[in-house]
Formats: sequence, structure tokens, C-alpha cells
Amino acid sequence: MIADYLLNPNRRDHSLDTIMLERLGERLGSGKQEKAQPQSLFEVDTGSREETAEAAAALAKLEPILIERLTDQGSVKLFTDVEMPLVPILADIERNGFLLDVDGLHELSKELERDLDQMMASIAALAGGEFNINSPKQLATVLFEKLGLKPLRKTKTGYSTDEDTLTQLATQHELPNQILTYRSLSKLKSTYVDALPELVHPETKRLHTSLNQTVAATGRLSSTDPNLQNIPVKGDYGLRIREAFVVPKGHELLCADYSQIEPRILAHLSQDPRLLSVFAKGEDIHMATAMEIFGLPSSQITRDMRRAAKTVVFGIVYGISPFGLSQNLGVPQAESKKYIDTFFERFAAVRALMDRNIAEGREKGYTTTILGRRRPIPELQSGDPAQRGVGERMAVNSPIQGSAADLIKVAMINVHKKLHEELPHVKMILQVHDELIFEVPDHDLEEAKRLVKQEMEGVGKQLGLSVPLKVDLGVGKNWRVAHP
DNA sequence: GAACTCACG
DNA sequence: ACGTACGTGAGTTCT
Repeated sequence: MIADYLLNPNRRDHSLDTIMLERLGERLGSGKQEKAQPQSLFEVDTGSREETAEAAAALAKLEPILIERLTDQGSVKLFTDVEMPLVPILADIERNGFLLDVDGLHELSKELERDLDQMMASIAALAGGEFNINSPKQLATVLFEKLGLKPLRKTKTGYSTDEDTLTQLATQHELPNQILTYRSLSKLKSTYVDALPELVHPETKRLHTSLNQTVAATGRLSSTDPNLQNIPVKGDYGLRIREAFVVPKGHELLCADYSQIEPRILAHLSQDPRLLSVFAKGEDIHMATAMEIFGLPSSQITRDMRRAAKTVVFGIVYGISPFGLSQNLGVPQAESKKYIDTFFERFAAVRALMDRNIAEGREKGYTTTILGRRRPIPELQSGDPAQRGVGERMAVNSPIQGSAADLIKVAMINVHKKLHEELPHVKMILQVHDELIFEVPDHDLEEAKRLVKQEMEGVGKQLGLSVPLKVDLGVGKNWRVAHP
């Protein structure tokens, strides 16, 4: 929606200041459909470039207060210094767009249609009749009444048929596996392969997403219409969808990922000596935690042990419970509890950080990130223990996820500035939480790689991080190949 | 429009 | 005793 607006030829000559005001209009909009509705600020366009710039600067100063007043629904939003300078950069990204291989997706659609037709017949045979596989209700009837399989979990309205359930049911019957495959193909076809080409802009021939700065509670961006932050990255068909994200002739796609950004922030915030040492030495974090958790030298760490350690670290960042970890790893709760206990023994400062975050959240009503971004967590004051649990996990996770969002926002500002000065033909075309994507003319490639890596990693020092930041680069003619 | 499911970091 | 990992957006079905 916003992208459409910015692409309107009648508005192309408007100054960035005007665009910033437009973005403020979006930011102050109320709901999903309403986001581009003009609010009073939206109308502030004096017709004079200087006056408009002045108004924008004034708004930038007032903004935290404005936001606080206008979103006064128990959720106070305060904005740090990164959001305003990011506004024209997001507008740039939206205007640039991502080139899509529409013909390739059309081919893929036909293949998927054939596969789905075949699977539908085979599923009908196994189920003893045709039914709508996309209907969880009808599927539950087939699985749990017709075939008599044992339901595992309930939803509000009936028995669950989600991926986790079907994976477990697969040991009893052949049907669940086929359903899983059918579902995943159907998802890819409807959400991506068929939907994306419809959203290509008729003039630019590109996909222009909208990047929202006011949706995610932690300070992350979100992406809509289309969401380009959840393009598939796994499986044969998923990878073929990524192949459809391409660059024009004479260009390369450059992808730059922060490596292990959240564990690095965990190390910084906790100041845990072992974690700090792992990153200072450039060691493999998951191997290192596996060695600590299992008490074994690296030579004796198996792939499964490393995978378990990786899951434990994720769990810590999310505010873990032994139950959740045991579900995720498929091990008994007693075992997952041992992993967690041992982790906290070896990385004691991490537990202290979690306790600190929860205590701060409870006392102040909000948590904070590296740049001072606040997230209100009223759940911590709830009388309901389950709700408090929810709040505690938010209090553990928000400073980490939110600080990562801070870092990449600063990186975007720095990279954008340097590109403008040194490589004006390089376009930033997407951000996916810990990853920036650029469209680069062939002759700029080597310099762009150097610049992007240097600026992204440089944010660590700039913000006083106690760990080095590491950026992995990938280059190619499409997103599948270029993804590091 | 709610509920369910599943795509991503 | 109880529910159970953080943050998103979108397509489909059904009420």
C-alpha cells in the first residue's frame, strides 16, 4: 500500500521529508487495513520544501511524546534515535523492490498442481473417500473417527491436526505423512508460487513490500503485502521459490547475514566469561555449549549433541521450560531438565541476566534494549501464574531480540550512508531481521562486499559490544544461491 | 472475523 | 495444580 503510494509518479518529486511525514502517517494509523489512512500529521505538507523539512524535524523531536499519546491503550511505545533516520531508508527499500522471475514461478505452479492432484487421489484411497484436505475439521473426522487414530491434543474447537500431531501419528498409519506432504506443497503454492506474481508492480515489474516499524513489540521490522520476510528457505520446492528472486542482467545479489547475532547479544548482556571467550576466540558456539553441557571434548561431540546444544541456546533466548525443550528435542523431560541445569551451572551469568530482566520488567513495567527501546510487559503484574509465565518469557527474550533489532537498524543507517557516498548504484532491497540484501552492479561487487561487511560488523564497536560481530556474505544471481 | 495451520528469523 | 519457547504475516475453512 505504502509502496504503491511512493511509486505513484505524481509524487516522485517530493522531498524525503514529505515521505517521512507519509511514513509517520502510516505509523500512527490504527489497524492493519487503516495503516495508510491519513492522520492529522499526514496532512502536514506545506508545499515548500524548507517548511516541510522544518515540520519533519519538529515532529522528529516530538515523536516519542506523540506516539505515547496516540497509542495510549496500555501499550506505550517510545522510539529511539534509530527509527526516524530509518524512515527514508525503508522508503528506499520499498521503492527499489525485488525482481521476480514470474515465468519460473508459473512453471513451478504447474508442477505443484500435478503433484497435488496425484497426492489427492492417493490420500482419498488411504482415507476411503474424498474430502477437503485443507479443512482441519474434515481431516480430524477422517483421522480420529473414520480411521480411529488416537488424538493427541485438543484445540478450542476440536482435535488438533497440526504438524507436530501428524508427525507423531505417522507411526500408526500411512495417511498422516501424505497429509503433511500435501499440506506443505499446498502452502507453498497458494502463499508464494501463485500469490507473489499477482503482486508484481505493472510498471517496475518488481515486488514492493511494505516495511512496518510500529508493529513488532520488540522493535523488529515487519513486512507485508507481500511479506518478504518469510520466503521459504527449506525443501526442494522452497529452494525453487527462492530461485525466483533474481537480479537484472549485469547485477549480482549480495546477501549479508549476522552470524549468531542473538547468542552474541546474550554474551554481551550477561557478560558471561565463558560465552565472551567463545566469541572472542571465534569458536563455534554450539560446539562449545555442547562440550559444556555434555562434559566432553570436541572430538567426542556427535551431531545430535551439537544439535541439542543449539536447541538449548535457542530455548534460553526464548525463556525456556524443561517441558518445551523436551517437546522440541523429543527427549524425556528429566533429560531436558539436566541440559538446562547444566547449562546454567556452566553459564551462571546467563541465569543472572534472565533474573535481572524479569526483575526489571516487574519493577518498571517494561524491559529495555541496548539503545533504550522499551517494551511494556503488563503480564508480569498479572494475578494469573500462567500469564506471569508468559510475561517472564517476554522479559527474557525482548532485550535480546530487541537489541538485535537495534543493531541491524544502526547498520542499515550506516551502510545506506556509505553506499550513497561511495557506491550510489548499489541498492538495498530487503532486511530479514539479521540479514541485509542488496542488488549490486557487477563492477561494484567487490567494493560492495567490503563496504557492507565492514559497516555491519562495525556496529559492534560503535555500540560498545563486548563481543565481535561476524557477518557472512553470499553472492549469486538469485536468492537461493546468494543465501550464505 | 475467528480459528487453524505454517512460512520465516 | 497448571500450562508450557520468542517475534511476525498470510491463506483457507468455517461460523
